[in-house]
Amino acid sequence: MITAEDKFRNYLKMKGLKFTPERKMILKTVLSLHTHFDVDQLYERLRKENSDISRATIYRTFPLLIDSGIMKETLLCRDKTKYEHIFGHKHHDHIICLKCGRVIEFRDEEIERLQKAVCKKYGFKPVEHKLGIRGYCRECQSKMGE
Amino acid sequence: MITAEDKFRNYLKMKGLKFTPERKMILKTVLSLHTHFDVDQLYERLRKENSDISRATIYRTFPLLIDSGIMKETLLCRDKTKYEHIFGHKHHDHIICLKCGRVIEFRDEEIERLQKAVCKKYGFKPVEHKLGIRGYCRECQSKMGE
DNA sequence: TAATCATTGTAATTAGCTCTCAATTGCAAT
DNA sequence: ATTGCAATTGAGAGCTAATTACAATGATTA
Repeated sequence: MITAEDKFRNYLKMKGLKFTPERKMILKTVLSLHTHFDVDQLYERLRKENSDISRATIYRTFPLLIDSGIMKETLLCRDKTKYEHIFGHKHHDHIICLKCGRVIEFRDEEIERLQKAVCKKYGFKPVEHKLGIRGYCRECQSKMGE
Repeated sequence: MITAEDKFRNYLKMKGLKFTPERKMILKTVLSLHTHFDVDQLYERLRKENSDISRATIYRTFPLLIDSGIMKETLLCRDKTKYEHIFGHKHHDHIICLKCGRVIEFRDEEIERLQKAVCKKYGFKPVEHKLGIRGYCRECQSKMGE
C-alpha cells in the first residue's frame, strides 16, 4: 500500500527536488483537512500546530502537490483559489449554493462516460475536468420562499 | 425581435441605472468580439475604435452585462478573468488544450439532462454551470509523439 | 432653476500571489 | 563522516488584476 508521502517523495526525487521538513508538514496538514481550503486557511492551521512555515513556502509547495496528484484546485474560486486533497479519493464534481456557500459533492458515471465520448469525437486526450453547478440549495430555496 | 441593447436597457431601467454612451459603446464592442476576451483586450479594442473609456468603467460595466445575461465569465481563467458574450448563443462547455491553448466549444444535450437530474436528486435549483475539460488536442498529441 | 443622484476618469489602494536575496540545508559523491 | 553544491527557506519587496475614494460632470425630477 503506497502512502501519500511515498507518492510525494517519489515525485520529488524524480524531479531532483528535496523532501524537506516544511514539505512534509504541509503535506501532512493538507491531508488532515477534509474540506475545501485556501492558502490562508492552511497557514492558520499550520500556526495552530506550532509551525511557522511562511506563506511563500506554501505557495511554492502547492504546485508540487498538485503536479504529484495529491491535491488539486477546485473551481469554487470566486476570489481566493480553493484546494482539496484528492489522494485516495475518486474524482467528483461540485454543486455550490450561491446563498449559503454549501458544497455538495457528487459523482455521476454516466456524465463521466459522456465526457470521454465527447473528447474521443474531437480526438482530444483529456487530463482533467471540472464541473461546477451553481444555484440554490433546498434550504435556501425555502428561506427565500418565506 | 428583442436586441441585446433592448435587453441591457431594460435591465438598467429596472435597476434605476442609466444607459450612458460609455455603456452603449462597451456593449457594442463586447458583442463584436467572437472569442473569449479579458478586460485588457476589450480596452485595446475600444482604443482602436477611438474610444477613451477607462479601465475602471469597463470593470464597473462588466457586472452589469453579466447580471443582465448578455455576457459571462468563462472558467478558462488561469491568470486574468476571461469573458464571452452569450446573447443569442446557447449554453456550451469548453475543452481546453494545455499545450497550445486552443479552445473547443461543445454542447451535449445528454450531459445537460443528466446535470438537471443530479440537481433534482438533491433538491437543488441550478442557475448556471460550467464544465471544462483540459488535456491535449489532436495536433499537440502528434507533435508530442514526434 | 435648483436639488438629487448616477456616472465618469484619475489616482490611490487592496489583495493575492510571485520574486529576489542572503542564509541554510538535504543529499549524493567522496 | 565530510564536503560541495544545488535546492530551499523566510522576509520583505514587487507585480498585477481588480476595487475604491473623490471630485467633476451630466441627466432627471421637482
